[in-house]
Amino acid sequence: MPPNRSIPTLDDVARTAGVSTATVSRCLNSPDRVVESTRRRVMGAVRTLGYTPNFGARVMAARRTFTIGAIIPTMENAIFARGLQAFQEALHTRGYTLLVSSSAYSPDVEEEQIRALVARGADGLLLIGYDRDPAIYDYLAQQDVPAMVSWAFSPTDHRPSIGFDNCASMAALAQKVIDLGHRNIAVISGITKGNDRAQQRLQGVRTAFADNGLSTDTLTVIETPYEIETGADAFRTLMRLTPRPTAVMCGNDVLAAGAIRCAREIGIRVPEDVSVTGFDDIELARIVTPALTTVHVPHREMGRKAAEALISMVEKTSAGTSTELQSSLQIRDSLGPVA
Amino acid sequence: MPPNRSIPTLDDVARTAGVSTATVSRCLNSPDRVVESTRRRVMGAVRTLGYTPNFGARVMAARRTFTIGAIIPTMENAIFARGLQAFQEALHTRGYTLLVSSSAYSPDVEEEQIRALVARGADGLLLIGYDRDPAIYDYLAQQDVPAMVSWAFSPTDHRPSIGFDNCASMAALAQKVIDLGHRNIAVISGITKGNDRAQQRLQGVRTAFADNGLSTDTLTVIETPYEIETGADAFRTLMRLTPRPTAVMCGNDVLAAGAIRCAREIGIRVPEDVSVTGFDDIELARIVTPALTTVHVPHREMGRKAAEALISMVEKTSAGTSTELQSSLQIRDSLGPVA
DNA sequence: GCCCACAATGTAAGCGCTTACATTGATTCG
DNA sequence: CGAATCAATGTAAGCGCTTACATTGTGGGC
Repeated sequence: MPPNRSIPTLDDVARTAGVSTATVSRCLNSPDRVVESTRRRVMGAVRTLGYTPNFGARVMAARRTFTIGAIIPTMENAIFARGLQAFQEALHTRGYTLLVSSSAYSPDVEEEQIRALVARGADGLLLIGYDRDPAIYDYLAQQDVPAMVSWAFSPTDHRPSIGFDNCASMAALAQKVIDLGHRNIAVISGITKGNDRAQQRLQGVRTAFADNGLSTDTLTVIETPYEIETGADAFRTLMRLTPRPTAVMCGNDVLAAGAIRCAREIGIRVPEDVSVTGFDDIELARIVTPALTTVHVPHREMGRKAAEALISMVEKTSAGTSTELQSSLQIRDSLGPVA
Repeated sequence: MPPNRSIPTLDDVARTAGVSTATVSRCLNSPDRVVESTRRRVMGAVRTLGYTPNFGARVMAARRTFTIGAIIPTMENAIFARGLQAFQEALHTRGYTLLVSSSAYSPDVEEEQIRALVARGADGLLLIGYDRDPAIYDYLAQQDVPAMVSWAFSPTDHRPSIGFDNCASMAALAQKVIDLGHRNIAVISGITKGNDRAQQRLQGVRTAFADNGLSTDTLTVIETPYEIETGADAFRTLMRLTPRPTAVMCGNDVLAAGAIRCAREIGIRVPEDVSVTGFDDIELARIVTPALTTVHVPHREMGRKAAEALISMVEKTSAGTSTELQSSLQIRDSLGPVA
């Protein structure tokens, strides 16, 4: 297997610049340790040869990659895209590169992706939510790869994390719904297995019920993947119930968008006949008719702060902190008083 | 800088399994070349040690990464997410990993990302659209990294690509609009600079005009970034024109969603007062009220086929083919006859 | 003028892995 | 029964880079 002779190496640069490989390397990595004149010569050689350092080799020699990995459940929900964009921007200004993969909400796939990213030399990892096999955390610790949990914040979990309290946020929204007189409330939840955010949101509704002395026996819950179609299907099912719920709280905006679309299709008025709420406050929430009452999550801030915290962990300037962000209710037209 | 002694290497595995490093390597990479009994012993050692191959080292030795890079304009538009998901799935079944970065529609950032991905050893690259500095293509050729152009198909460009004809698709949609009697048509286009898809779509409208013996002098065009807000702003501007356009064709569904939202806000009825069309047929198109007439693009098929074509280029089983996919009109409620 | 400190650069030892080639030992066949 | 064959495994040479340490050359202080 003859290597492609046309790809220049550090050696080639050193030779054409008439210096040693060490000097070239220094030029590239700590320019101030090389005198102006040689530096210029070296940089010239780099340019004329079109040299690009070989990443693998550099990683191996330097034991650092300046790469951060992120595993998100899906790229198809704008919620992660938003935060990730901010995350990437923050990383970029600090000289790091982001690698993203998605797990399709499957714990097994996620584990595989985590290993792949670590194997690829990720200096640190951004994970979504707490809930995963402890063995994964052990693995990460053993490999000495710091990980930051985001999109969730639990006062009881000690792991470095940044996010908001999904349970409390949903409880606040549920309180609002209850205040408007709704008692027959249904929930379209995301799949809770292996998804602490979904669990917490559901729990939030229950908490609000308990706080108001309401029994959760009557609480109808449908669990379904986070998709528009499934949200619509779930809503259709709920509307066939007797008595029909007067409010449907959805685990996220995507499900809620499906619910609202379905309502339109089957001629149910929102919010006159039934109220609908979402969670996340993605753009979709303002686009649907009626506009969605939802929980606003500070994605961009979360992404940015996650980057800073993770970098400080990677660079060992901090042991890893946890930050709780505040979500806020975003009241729009899809929620109204019970008829 | 004392290396973390706890991270096991191939050597460690070889020692605990009582074989040579070559055998361990073979176990991992071509298991059938090792006898069952030793293989089991080695795999046992791998497991007990929690060994993960060092990616950098492997890359360097094997000169292959089994990694494909993709640079997309943005993660915030579902259109790319869809295709990429399919792309990733297809890659995964063939044993490749996907690395994604986004360029925020900036050619400079895109170039930087391309270099970063190549430096990281991407075996191949997925690019969106044709339009970029030729120097980049030269660089890719020099580095011997095959690239596949997607989301666009041009009969006149010889580069390996997979996509659809943006111009013809938009022309077909424009024909429909014209057939419904619209003559005063406005276009909200994406930024055309450095974006051949946006250029082609705009060109498509012009083509349809020409085909119908209409002058494009009266064609109002607003260029704006692909965002909901900017789409809404552009729509507002258009509605102040006299005479007011009877149809607004948008460069993509995101812009169209903004336009429709704006229409609702300022009390203009769609399609009674003005028709609106989109492009892409993302989920948003079915969510807005009224549902959007748009061009359906086979994202998933595109992603899947792009993966197959790119892999065959990487593995040199093919020199790179171009495939044209068919888009189709998706007629919904936002387009009506001229009043 | 000599010695020293110090800045600039060179030398060379790996980093952890793959793989061409060498070695070993069993099996087959004339 | 010995040679040839072949499967299984071992040996060791890099892959391209970083960096500890060695070397060289310069100027300043005495």
